[in-house]
Amino acid sequence: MSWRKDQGRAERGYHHGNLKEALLQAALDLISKKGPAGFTFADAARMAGVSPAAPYRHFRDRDELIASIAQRGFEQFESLLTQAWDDGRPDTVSAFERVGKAYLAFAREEPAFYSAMFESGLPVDSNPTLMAASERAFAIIRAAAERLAALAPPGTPRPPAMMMALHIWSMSHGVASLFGRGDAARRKLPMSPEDLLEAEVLIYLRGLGFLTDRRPGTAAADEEPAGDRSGPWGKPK
Amino acid sequence: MSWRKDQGRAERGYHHGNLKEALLQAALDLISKKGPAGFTFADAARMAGVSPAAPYRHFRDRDELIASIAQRGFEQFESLLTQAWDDGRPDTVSAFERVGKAYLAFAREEPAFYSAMFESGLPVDSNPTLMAASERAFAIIRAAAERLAALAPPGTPRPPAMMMALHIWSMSHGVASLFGRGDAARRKLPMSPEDLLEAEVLIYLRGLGFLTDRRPGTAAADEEPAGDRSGPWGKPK
DNA sequence: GGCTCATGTAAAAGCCGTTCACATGAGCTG
DNA sequence: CAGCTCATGTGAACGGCTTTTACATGAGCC
Repeated sequence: MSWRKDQGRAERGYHHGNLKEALLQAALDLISKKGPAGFTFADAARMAGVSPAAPYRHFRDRDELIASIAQRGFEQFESLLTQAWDDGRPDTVSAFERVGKAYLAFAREEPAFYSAMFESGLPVDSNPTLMAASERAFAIIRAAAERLAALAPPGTPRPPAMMMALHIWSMSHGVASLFGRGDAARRKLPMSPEDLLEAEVLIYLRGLGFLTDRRPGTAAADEEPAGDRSGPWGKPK
Repeated sequence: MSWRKDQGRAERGYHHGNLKEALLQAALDLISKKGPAGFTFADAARMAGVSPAAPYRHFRDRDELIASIAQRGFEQFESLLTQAWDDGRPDTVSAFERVGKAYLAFAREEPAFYSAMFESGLPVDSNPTLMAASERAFAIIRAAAERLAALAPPGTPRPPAMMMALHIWSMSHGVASLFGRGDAARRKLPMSPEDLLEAEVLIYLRGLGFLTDRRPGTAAADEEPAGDRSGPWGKPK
């Protein structure tokens, strides 16, 4: 497949050459501009310069296009989370927080993907490959939670790693859904979503017995120094 | 065309009599069945037994109908949260948890309202009365957080009450969005959303220094006995 | 050159949202 | 009761969207 359609606007004839990709790109543009509901199949076709029927050669219907985008979104998401987790370096706790922030960054910087993945209303469980991609992404969070659970200080009740992972996921998702969208700017906040989530995760981790600041009386030792932060909301009075 | 609408009602003629209410009801039905995207204005009109143009006498357009539903949703939501909070009785911490559960219960039992409120994609800030209703509901959570902050044990760093309220909101919303929907059953969970959220909130509260179990070594005193629970995930090993 | 099949088009059916001119009749006024 | 008025409902129409169907094109292969 060597379409001579290299950027240089070689006028395409009857065949587009790379319509599927062009449609996915167009859909991404449109979704990020008008939301997954406002996006129309016909618009994407128009943007790609083909007739409204052409997309049906590449996607069974509109939903399948959105599912394809969600699929890609989960793949990029997984890659981003993997990178953020960085196998727990330099220390488990801070890597864990980084994962939460990566979640927010994704929601903010890739609103189209995020919408397709979480807000398009398409049933995740009806599409096995989509569900698998979703689970691969979640597996990163789960793996991080396993590591965290392994070094939780003794003497503190703690939930199974799976539950911890779900907790982190729900916090991240809650903050991202309510406050973390770049374009829509739905609700006003007296702080950044990042700070909000960071504080939330830190308090949660402290509830599990992890050292997240250095105040006397809450002493415990992480495997490595976790810095000198005392929480993003300032000192207690 | 004189099918009288409901229960043994006298023959309705040209005028419906209570179309606005009938449309809201029909829309609720349809949204809970097919989601806010699948709901159509024409369907609601059909269900109410009027022509497709009739709804425009009561709502400027489709979005305004959805906004009306969201509005009502926030009002019911506020009422439910108020009831759950019960002014902090019998003790602040358990009342606080009850609020989280009420959030979940609402998402599960009123999926149509919940969808209209949070998943319909309509801009909250464009409608002042809608935003006001939303803020009134959030004010309940905020008030609860204020009370909680007032009796947080000293010696523990803690965020402003507003931030605590946002934390609780994001946890509840995250769990509800990801796992808490009754009809759609999007994702499988090894536990109930209620248990998941309860554990999450308890760990968070412990991170703030609140007594949420009676294990030695984490002693602190709430204003009142908080029961003998050791956390919903069982004993630590 | 000629075949074949993936990939495009045009046309059409059926739906929806929305608007507009018009019809109806409920409630008021006298 | 007669008559007026206005909120409320109707029917028809426009444009746009999704999806299907029959047909056109041309790229790759013998």
